[in-house]
Amino acid sequence: MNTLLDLLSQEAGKAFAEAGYDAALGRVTVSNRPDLCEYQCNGAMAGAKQYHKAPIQIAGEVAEKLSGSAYFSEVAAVAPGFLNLKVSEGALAEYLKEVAADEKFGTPLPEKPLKIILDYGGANVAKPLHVGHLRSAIIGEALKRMLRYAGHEVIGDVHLGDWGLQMGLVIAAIEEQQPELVYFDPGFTGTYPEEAPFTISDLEEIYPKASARSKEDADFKAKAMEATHQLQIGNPGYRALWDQMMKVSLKDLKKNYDSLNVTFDLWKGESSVQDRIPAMVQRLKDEGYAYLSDGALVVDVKEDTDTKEMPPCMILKSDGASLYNTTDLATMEERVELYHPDWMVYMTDKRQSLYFEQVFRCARKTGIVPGDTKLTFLGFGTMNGTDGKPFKTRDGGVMRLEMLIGDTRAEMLRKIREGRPVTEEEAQATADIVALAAIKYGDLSNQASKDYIFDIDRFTSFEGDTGPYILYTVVRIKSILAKYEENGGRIPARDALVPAVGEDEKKLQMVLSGFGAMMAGAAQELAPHKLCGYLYDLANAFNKFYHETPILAETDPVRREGLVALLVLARDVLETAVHALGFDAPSKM
RNA sequence: GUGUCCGUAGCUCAGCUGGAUAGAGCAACGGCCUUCUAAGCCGUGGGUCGGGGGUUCGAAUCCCUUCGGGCACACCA
Repeated sequence: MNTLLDLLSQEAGKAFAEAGYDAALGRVTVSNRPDLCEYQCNGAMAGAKQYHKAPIQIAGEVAEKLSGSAYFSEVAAVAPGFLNLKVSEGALAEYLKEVAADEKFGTPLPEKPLKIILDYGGANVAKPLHVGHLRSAIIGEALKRMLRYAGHEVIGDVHLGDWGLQMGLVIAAIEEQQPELVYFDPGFTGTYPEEAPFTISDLEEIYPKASARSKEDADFKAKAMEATHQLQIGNPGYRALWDQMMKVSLKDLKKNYDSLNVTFDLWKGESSVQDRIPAMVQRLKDEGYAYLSDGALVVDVKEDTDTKEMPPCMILKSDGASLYNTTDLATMEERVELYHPDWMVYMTDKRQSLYFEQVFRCARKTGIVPGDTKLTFLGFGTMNGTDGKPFKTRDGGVMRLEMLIGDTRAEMLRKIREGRPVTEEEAQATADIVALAAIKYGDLSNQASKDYIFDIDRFTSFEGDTGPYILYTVVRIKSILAKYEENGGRIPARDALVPAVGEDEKKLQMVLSGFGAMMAGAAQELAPHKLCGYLYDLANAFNKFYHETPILAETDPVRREGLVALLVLARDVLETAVHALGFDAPSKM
């Protein structure tokens, strides 16, 4: 459906046209001077030059045409040429009834939904998730949900790091420790065992040790590289062992992502496209895109307009092995073939920005990705500690994600126990929900591309622009509604909404009426922080309204029902936004 | 060196497709609970938007320049 700003703009545009000016000048925006007006239109100033008239004169003429409008209760032309507008309570309530009845609360849907592939997560097999994976998971999940809500079709792919030297290192280490395993018997012809010879904890211990050792021990590194090669050419024992690593790792990864409310449609990875690499490389050679440079196979991706150095995109290393670029290009090829996406979005650390520019250019140049498929790299900043430096454990190591969540949950639990009296069971359950909201909101309320400071005390606070504050607001609404029903009240129909009487009530209605436009914009711009900003505004508007307006004590039954209907809408919009960000609201806290 | 991002209140951040007096939160100080969750609400103080120039009727926002910081610059991912 149309946004309120669209309707108001149309109305103002009509007035501009009637006065003899371009209707496009009638664009109405939310006022930046709420003390003066609710909405404003700056079209008179924009059109002054074009029509060789003083802006205030244009504004005056338009204001006169607009004075009879049912949409506005006040229209004023103000120097130097602002049109200051107030929406009429009746029109606002009518619009809000439509919002309340709309499945998407007024979100304008695209004429044609886009098919979007969202590449986020980026977990590695045989390695634990650490805080570096947190942002990708949180922001990616929020974007997936927001884009879906905004009417698009989104396929989320975790795109695992499940191939290459990291796997060879683990295989080589296991072979050394347990050479007796059947996986290493070249003459073995039976069925490989169902049970894995290691647990996830074993794997997580093996990898870092093997990785460190390969840097000092050349023999071991050679073994690992050979194992990598054997794996790639299909050594059956290695493949069977790799299958076991995948099985054990995926189970653990899913558990971890589940605890974050993060899910993926595809669990593909670098290994998924190995089969198509030879043909892709051959084509790039045949068609003259790829050439040898210092022994490596590369595609030149410089452009005439470049003012910077642009290294070529490497397709194969000088030893002939594939690398990250190769699997990424092959993955793009596969995605285009299987899904014909309109848009592919990559979410990784922003340090990979140059890398993705090279790959995107290469994909375009070589026709792997058609020209009308949009490619976006969304790089996120580093998560820093309160000292402003990259987040570390107390002893300086990389912090595991589980640890971070555990710490946050413990802090949340402490605060909940300190607060209202609750049973231990309730406290535990609430802490789970609120801690996740604290972490996610703390991350998402910052612009994704910027570095941000993870401050557990601030994020878990119930005061200020935090997840807990947002959830508390939802809980307050739920609490009144519960009491209303306990007292025999029935939740009214959506169109029971009534025109606002007080200022705070009108303000709440205005904020609610802006949900759809905000949601569509935040999704399109891939900007969860805008959704957070809205959520905070809405929570503030509600809390102020709540403080000023008795609801259950309202004696006029029509108005009381109207207020309850407003509460229901506020709750639903808040919860919709919370879900779109990837967390939930409890019913009590 | 080249490129890129950032610099807004003591701290953490919004605002950046140009609009009126630059906004929040935290911290500090002061008010409001016999009444729907005070984990709330209201108020006070706090700023040469890093500096300088330019474009414009109008610049935190656009352009140039300069200082300070982060990051990246082919055989890792």
